[in-house]
Amino acid sequence: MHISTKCSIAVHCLIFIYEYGNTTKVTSEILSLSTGINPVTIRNIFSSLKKDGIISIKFGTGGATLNCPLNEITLYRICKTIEPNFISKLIGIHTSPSLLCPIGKNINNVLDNSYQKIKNDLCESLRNITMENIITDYHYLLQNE
Amino acid sequence: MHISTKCSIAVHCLIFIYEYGNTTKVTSEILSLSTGINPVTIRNIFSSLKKDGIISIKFGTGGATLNCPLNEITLYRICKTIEPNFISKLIGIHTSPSLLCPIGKNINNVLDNSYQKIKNDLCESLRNITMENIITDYHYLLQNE
DNA sequence: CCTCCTGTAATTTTTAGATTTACACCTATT
DNA sequence: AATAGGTGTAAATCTAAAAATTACAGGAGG
Repeated sequence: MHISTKCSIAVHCLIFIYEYGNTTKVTSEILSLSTGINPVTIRNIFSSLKKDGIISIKFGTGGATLNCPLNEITLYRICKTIEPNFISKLIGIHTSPSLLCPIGKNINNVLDNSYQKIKNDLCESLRNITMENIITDYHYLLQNE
Repeated sequence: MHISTKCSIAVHCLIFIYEYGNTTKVTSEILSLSTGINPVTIRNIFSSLKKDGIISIKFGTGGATLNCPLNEITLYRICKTIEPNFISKLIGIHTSPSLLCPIGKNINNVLDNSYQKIKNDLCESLRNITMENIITDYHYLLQNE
């Protein structure tokens, strides 16, 4: 129940594709070396990103390319694509309160009201950050190294 | 890495104390029945809430009472009290990127910038909801049952 | 002094993530 | 048409975090 490391891995890979995609064949093997993550995990993430049209992958021969302008790739979109119901996993609710207790019977609905607000706020927050922002940050860091 | 069920358990217990604390001795055993959660877990949560001054517990003989006005108990405070660094666990980052790769070397800093914004937004969001709001919601639900 | 409760440590169970293994299938190259 | 280097996915295993359980020392009040 959290925003998983898969999201950070995806961002890492997208930066890599943006930076090196023109000059290099970006395979799951290369990204595995760069991220320190198993190539199968990379491929699974890519499978989702591909379905959403964020990247395309040359079948057979291999290699990923960006398929979409950077400013259309928000963190929300990435998270949602990788883990469609990530938002419902964000905040846990205890699952078996007593239905004999007035509070137990209503706790789910009570919390739902507040938690929904929090979830909406978070989504908004995630929508405000795009790969364009992130790559700008990256270039800034590179210059000041 | 998430906002754990401990938070929802704490809220449940606080409602219980508010509603029944005057007329009943609220023990971890009773709350265990109402929440469906192990009494030891309840006691652990209470241990934190007590340190933060949200509740007090009669030693020896038992029973929890509220120690603080409802509108001063925000969800942020509850989460923070129960799990002091919950916020840093909210968003995962892959831990062993290659330092030989310019992206791998910088990914942590790059993400930090964006993730920090998201975390701040979330805290703000959690601060906006108080036990007062939640109890109002609860009473509203009770009426319309 | 006995009963009901808290506080907390230690262990075990459960669950979710992540990794690994395995293999079918695709395509460019020679 | 054979092969080398990719992808796509399923299944099994490993790992780590969360939760439950067990256990027990100690306080307060009848």
